[in-house]
Amino acid sequence: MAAARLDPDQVVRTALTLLDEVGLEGLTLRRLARELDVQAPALYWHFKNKQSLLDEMATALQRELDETGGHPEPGAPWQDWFSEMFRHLRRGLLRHRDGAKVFGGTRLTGTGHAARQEEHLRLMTAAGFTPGAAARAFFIAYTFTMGFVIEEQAVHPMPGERTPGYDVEERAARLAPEHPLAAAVSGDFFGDDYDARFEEGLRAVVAGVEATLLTAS
Amino acid sequence: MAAARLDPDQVVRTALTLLDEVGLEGLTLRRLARELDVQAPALYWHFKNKQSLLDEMATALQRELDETGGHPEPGAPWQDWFSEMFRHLRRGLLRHRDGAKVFGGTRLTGTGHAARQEEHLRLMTAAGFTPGAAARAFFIAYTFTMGFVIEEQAVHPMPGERTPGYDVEERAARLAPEHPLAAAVSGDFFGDDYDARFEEGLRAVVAGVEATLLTAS
DNA sequence: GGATGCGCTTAACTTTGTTAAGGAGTCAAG
DNA sequence: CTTGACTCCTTAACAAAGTTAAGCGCATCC
Repeated sequence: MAAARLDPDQVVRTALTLLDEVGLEGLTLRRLARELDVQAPALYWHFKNKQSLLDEMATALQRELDETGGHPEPGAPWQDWFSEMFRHLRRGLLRHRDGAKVFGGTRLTGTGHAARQEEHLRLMTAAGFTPGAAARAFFIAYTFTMGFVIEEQAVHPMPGERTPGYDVEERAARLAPEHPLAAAVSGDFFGDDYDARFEEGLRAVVAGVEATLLTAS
Repeated sequence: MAAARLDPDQVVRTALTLLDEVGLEGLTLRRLARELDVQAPALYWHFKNKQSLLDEMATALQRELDETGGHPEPGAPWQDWFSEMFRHLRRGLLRHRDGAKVFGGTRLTGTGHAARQEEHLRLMTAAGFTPGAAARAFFIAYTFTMGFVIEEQAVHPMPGERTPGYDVEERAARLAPEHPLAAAVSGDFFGDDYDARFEEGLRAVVAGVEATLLTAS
């Protein structure tokens, strides 16, 4: 069996591609090794263990996000690029199956993130936030986005696919007699239009941050 | 070997207790069986597989939440009990190690939830929300809470314990020279006071929901 | 009192992450 | 040109996980 020299970067890229095919629970070291034309233990030469490979995958995803994220226009209102940051985050997570779980379960290694963060903090303070309030605002929008996408990917592993087992209309019909309101809003809870719901949620979070964190000391 | 007759409810309760000791990845069927004085395959008589056991655990957690959650006072402003709902959710998730992951990874089975939901929807519409807007408001606060607690439990597996590997001050010191703002807010991102941060986030979400969903059609 | 079937046991299989030991190639020193 | 060391992979193997197969004991009912 040919042994193509392994490049750690190539391994991580292949792992992310494989992730899209088989999902996080299908992403086994032997399967990944096969994809790379290599035996499984070879991976241990480059990675301490599977977790560190996952960490590298998350870091790669993060770098990808940093590189593709546009810079805020100097004159634009903070709400615009603040929102855009998290739209961008969501898009990035959605690019890979189980992206939110992979990204959320790992602690990032690099400090490449810091430069961009510094820029955002500066702009937020220019907009009237204290640095601490700005950071907490990011954290709030971050946790909202992560929670949202985790939920989203539980229902839609990949854009277009839909996890079986939850029929919105069937549920609504079952609830209707006794709980008419709950039945009526089934679609709002479990419906398919995640884009619109994310936009709406993001708008609420931004408005809330503005109302509670901008004026506070 | 004594074979104490298994009661599915007792199994689920034991599983939740064991979860607190060993965490989600330490929760193995053999370990659980040992706790119950039984061999592992015996569990398959009562549960289709491990996933269905986890589903039952999540359902039990949900039932526990429903039962302990107080009813809103009729006269109180909606913001009060809306907030309290998600405080209650967070407390419930925090009661068990990896509670958010267990709860988030499963689709709930019962419909016991519906009665309470119906009541909340009714009160929200009385406060001026459309049923759909109310449902989406719940969803927004729900995803925020789940994202928040997942992040929280990644750092604090159980109240009091702290996952090693992230030293806030060390990180701040490393960032300080080149990125003073990012260094200054390290504590706001990775600090320990999750209670206060959750309260702040929740306040923002509630304010945002009020601003964007209450007046909208 | 023998058959029925529930609820468990023991045994075993498959797949996982991971470690141990060794072998092919490269490259520099003597 | 040989020798050794170092790198990067191989094969072999182990332990622990979920899960399935087969069978034993014991209550219950005709």
